[in-house]
Amino acid sequence: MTKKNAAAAASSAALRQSGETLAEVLHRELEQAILKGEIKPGDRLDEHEIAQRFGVSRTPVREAFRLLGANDLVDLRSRQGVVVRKIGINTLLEMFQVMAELEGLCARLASRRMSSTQEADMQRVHERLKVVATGNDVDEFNAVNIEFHSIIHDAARNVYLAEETRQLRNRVAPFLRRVTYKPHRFQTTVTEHEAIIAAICAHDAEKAHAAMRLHVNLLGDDLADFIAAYE
Amino acid sequence: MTKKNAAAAASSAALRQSGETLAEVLHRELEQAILKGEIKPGDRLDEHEIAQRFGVSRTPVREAFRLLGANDLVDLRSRQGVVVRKIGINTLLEMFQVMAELEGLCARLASRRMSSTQEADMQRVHERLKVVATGNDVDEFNAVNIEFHSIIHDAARNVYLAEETRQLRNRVAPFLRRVTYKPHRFQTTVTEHEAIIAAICAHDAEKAHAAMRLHVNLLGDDLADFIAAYE
DNA sequence: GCCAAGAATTTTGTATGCACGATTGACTAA
DNA sequence: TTAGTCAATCGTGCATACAAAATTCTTGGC
Repeated sequence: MTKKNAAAAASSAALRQSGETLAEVLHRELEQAILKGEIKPGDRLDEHEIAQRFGVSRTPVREAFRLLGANDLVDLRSRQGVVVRKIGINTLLEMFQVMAELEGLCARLASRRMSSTQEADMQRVHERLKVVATGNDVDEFNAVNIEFHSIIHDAARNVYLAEETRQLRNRVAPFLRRVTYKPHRFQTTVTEHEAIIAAICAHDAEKAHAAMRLHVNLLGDDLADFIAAYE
Repeated sequence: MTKKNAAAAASSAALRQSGETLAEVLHRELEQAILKGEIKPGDRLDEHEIAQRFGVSRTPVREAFRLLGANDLVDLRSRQGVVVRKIGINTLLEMFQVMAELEGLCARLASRRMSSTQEADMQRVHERLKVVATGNDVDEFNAVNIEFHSIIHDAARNVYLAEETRQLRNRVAPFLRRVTYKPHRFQTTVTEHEAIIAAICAHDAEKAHAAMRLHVNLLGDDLADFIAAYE
């Protein structure tokens, strides 16, 4: 318990927002680390090491692990530690099938419920996406892409659906990241988005549903091809 | 620490299966209690009391709480205890909308992938459902009904989808239970199931999808009516 | 009698220590 | 040399103790 720990404690305290427990802070931080790929699927999380790194005891670390586990980000193997979940290609495809359906439902609802303000936002974000699609910055492209989809999630005006869809996107995100998008993917996405936008703005529910499902399924196919090539 | 605790400790130890942690046991037991309605939405869970009841310390109880929270069965209010989640009618309707989509996807996939063995099972379970539908036993009806849907979930051959759908069903289950089904609901369900079975056996994916969506949505409507009448 | 402030109590959050199970490595025997 | 077993070590699971926050109760003033 010397200088090193004091510094670590300070860092974890700094991350803590008012009224938050340490377990919640750790949950957030670890989740981000996993989503950003700093901790990779298959990695083992050591209670002791993480506790030391953040300058806290093992108790809040354990509780954070349980939270991560319930979100299916890690596997809790009793008495054998926790490992960041490694999703097989089959499960990944299954997840895409579900995500296509959920995103499709979002699009269908959005086509009926989107406000004119949201419609304008959507157009604006799309313009930005077109710009970044000409570049090579994967992170930036992802960020704007997520922004685009978030607008549709919100426009569906179904909080539960939006949250579930968002969570599913998070779960596949670490794997999408590892697929360093080929440049053509950027352009394809833009084109697919345009079909979705057209259908939503025309308030054509079925067409919006179909366009979104296609979009997600195509992405899933690309990912599958990529992974299949490597394993 | 007297006779009472010794008895409680014995009971919790008895519930434990090999290789399971206490937190997991508590998670299971509490989940069941919530799903069965023994603990009602809005109820507050006291760490100390539950620890004493099961004859364990607060540590595994807290971990079980986190697990429940991640499944959205309880609300974890930092420093203010956990309460069994009280779902508003709006959220409930939102959940039904999502469930209709997921169950619909199950039906669609099942219509293409169901084995002849599963088809026979489905028919057999349906016959049993017809029998219990003539009675008044809500619990038995629910059990057979879940069995029916489980066959379709499995037949979809998408493990992730099956698990998500099952989980969603669990989350709405406590509220469905409180709707002491009117007898006519039994019969309506049987009729709706027959439409689903027909579509699946005919391998008509779109019809199966539509029939299942309708089935779930009608149930949601009934539930909404019931709740609206009470609140 | 009511409201407010503060003290006491209750309850959650965190740390630490001990115990048990799992994993690993060494040593023995075939 | 290899397979198997036992011991040592490492890490997780659980309990207890302590700290901090929230709630409740009490008391004093108006």
